[in-house]
Amino acid sequence: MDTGTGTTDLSIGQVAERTGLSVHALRFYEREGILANPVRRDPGGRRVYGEDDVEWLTLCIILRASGMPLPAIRQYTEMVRRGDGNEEERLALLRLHRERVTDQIGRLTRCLDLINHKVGVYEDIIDRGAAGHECVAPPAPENRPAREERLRGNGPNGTGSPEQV
Amino acid sequence: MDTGTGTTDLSIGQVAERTGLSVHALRFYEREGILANPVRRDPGGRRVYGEDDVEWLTLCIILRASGMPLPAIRQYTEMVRRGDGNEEERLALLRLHRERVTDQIGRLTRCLDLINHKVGVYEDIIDRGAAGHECVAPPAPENRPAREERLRGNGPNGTGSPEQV
DNA sequence: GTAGGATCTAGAGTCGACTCTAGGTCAAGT
DNA sequence: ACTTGACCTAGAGTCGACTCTAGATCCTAC
Repeated sequence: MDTGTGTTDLSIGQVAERTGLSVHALRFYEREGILANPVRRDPGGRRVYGEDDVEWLTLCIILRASGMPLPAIRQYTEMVRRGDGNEEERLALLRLHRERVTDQIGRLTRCLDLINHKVGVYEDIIDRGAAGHECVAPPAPENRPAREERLRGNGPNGTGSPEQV
Repeated sequence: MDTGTGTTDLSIGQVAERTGLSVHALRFYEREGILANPVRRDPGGRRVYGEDDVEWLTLCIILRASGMPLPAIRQYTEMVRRGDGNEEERLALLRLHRERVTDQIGRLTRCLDLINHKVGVYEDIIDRGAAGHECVAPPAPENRPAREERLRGNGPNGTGSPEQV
């Protein structure tokens, strides 16, 4: 398990297990240039990963999970691969992403407010005895406890980002 | 603009403008059963929407923006279409979605912490004079100011939700 | 009556991020 | 010798949510 590099070697399956990515995804990421250093191979041609790779992948997973697209991750990877001297660039990329994530959290939070509000309305309807209110066939604006409560944020367009969510 | 229904009529283009959805998307949503009441048509066969529809669509946009898939929105729409009596069902669906949104906000927030941390590291590197640190070719764990700072949450697997983000 | 613009339908195409398949290799165990 | 299971490559397929195209229709204004 140790090649003498002083670091533990891992097979693709082991990395998959550790990262939660599938082996397919690992190979795919490699093709996409999402690995900071070229994967080593054993004499049989099989991929050999180090703990370094796992840590790098873990970072990538976090970036992906926060909505960074693969091309951007590739860019970042390339900067890192180029080595010292482009820290400002990397920082710029991270800051931009941070802003996106912050925005997204904001959007989601505004959505959550509305959902909470609606949940509250239904709870009321239900425990004040089953029947009587709410839109039937035509969606009469879904019961109205305070009109200006309905569209905070997300105005015309919903910030344009369905499924960026 | 007024058909005597007491409510303002709108063309598909106008609804598109008001909601930020494209006309294509509006027709698509209709096919997908995402409208609480069947769209009216004018004598020429063109769609006629009311303010009601715009409000319903606005709700749908919010649900979409918070990650609810179209099939779920369709389900909800169908419940509403069926009319009073299924409030518990609707409530259950909304509560489930609320939980998802909350989880997602939590995940994103954890990612944000990490990104912030990394931004901080790069800021340090940069303003303590350009050169010297950080991973060069192999990603030596990306500078290490406190190891346990690196993976809070998102453990093995990153919560399994790339691009659910 | 005719040009322009918005609308209609049905259906094909796109995009991102994987996932899966086919067909083959390799190492370990029996 | 042989089975098993993890691995390999190249490339095709999938999924969700739209977007776009083609070809026709319908009003308005000139």
